[in-house]
Amino acid sequence: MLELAILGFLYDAPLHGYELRKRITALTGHVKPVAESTLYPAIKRLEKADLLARATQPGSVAAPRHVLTLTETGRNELCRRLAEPAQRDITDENRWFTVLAFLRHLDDPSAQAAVLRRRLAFLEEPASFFYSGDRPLRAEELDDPFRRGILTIARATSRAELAWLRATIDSLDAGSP
Amino acid sequence: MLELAILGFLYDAPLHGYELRKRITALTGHVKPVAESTLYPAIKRLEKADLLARATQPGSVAAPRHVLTLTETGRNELCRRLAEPAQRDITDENRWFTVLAFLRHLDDPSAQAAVLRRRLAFLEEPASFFYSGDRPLRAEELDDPFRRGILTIARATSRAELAWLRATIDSLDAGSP
DNA sequence: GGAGGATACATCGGTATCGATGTATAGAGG
DNA sequence: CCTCTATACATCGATACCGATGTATCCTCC
Repeated sequence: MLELAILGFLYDAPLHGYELRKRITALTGHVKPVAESTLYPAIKRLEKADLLARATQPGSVAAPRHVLTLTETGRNELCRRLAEPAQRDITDENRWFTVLAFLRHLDDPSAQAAVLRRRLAFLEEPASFFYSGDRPLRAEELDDPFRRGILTIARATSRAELAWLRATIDSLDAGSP
Repeated sequence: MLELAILGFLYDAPLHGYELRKRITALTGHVKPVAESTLYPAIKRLEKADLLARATQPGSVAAPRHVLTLTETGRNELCRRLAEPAQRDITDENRWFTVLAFLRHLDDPSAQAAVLRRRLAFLEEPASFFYSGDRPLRAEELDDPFRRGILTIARATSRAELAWLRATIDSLDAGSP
């Protein structure tokens, strides 16, 4: 996830680690903060895998900046991860939002639509947080007000997202018939 | 998170690991699956910390079941974690839903309301995923349809949750004036 | 001129989690 | 009879992440 965000931000422009951190914090930080000690090792991993290159730029301010640039391999890898996200990236909202944030970098509208369809399929299958046997329970069937809250909120999210997904898939299909 | 779920389920009734796993999978598994190799070490951790006790029940089916029971310490610890969740548990929806799923185990309505108020405060502060300088951007200001989607969905969730939070806090306050 | 904060990177220990794999038994189905 | 699946637990190595801490510079404000 973090790696996807790094690759995604660097796709637009070369950045140094600190700036990257600020952007990632703005994107997902209010929900799930990222520690510096997570970011820098992640950058190293990606560098080691040759997905990004580091150019030391000394003197400008304080400690010497390491300006990070996406390599050709890195750009391909980003597209691959966007086009073929793991199932986790589809189901977990945190991860899914990160995919969405960079999905525009896939240049093929039908590939974008395919990713949205996977999320659509996930949201369309009947699922709940609570079951009676195998049957998903509805909010109204629960005594516990807090568990009812979970279902109420999840349902609202699901409705809004389904509407958005269907509309966006339609317009992507219309754009490239 | 996982630990909270384990403690929460055991609060109701003693269970063995496998049953625990099925319940956790039902609760959060469609969004974020839990591997067995994560669950069993977690159980061991909790046992080592004396939060739960294990009673081997041989012969019933297949491998001998280890029936897990919450200790007095474990029950207190669950309540402590529910009453004083980490900030992460408030901001991250996955974690927050787990807190909500077991919040009924706090017997004090005003303590329950206090937890809901923390979430309320988090949702009320202006935040976005995208900024222009320091100003949070609205969905309408974005070109990227996918990023617009993120904001659209987040806004719908936020609205539904705010309404539910306010109503529930009111009714908790009314119940214990 | 000195304190404090922002910038910018880094390391280290600890731990949570995952994926793969293993071991056993019971029951269903062919 | 044999295979497959479900039940039930366990280990192991790899890795991702966190929290604490460290280093160094520059700028601002008092």
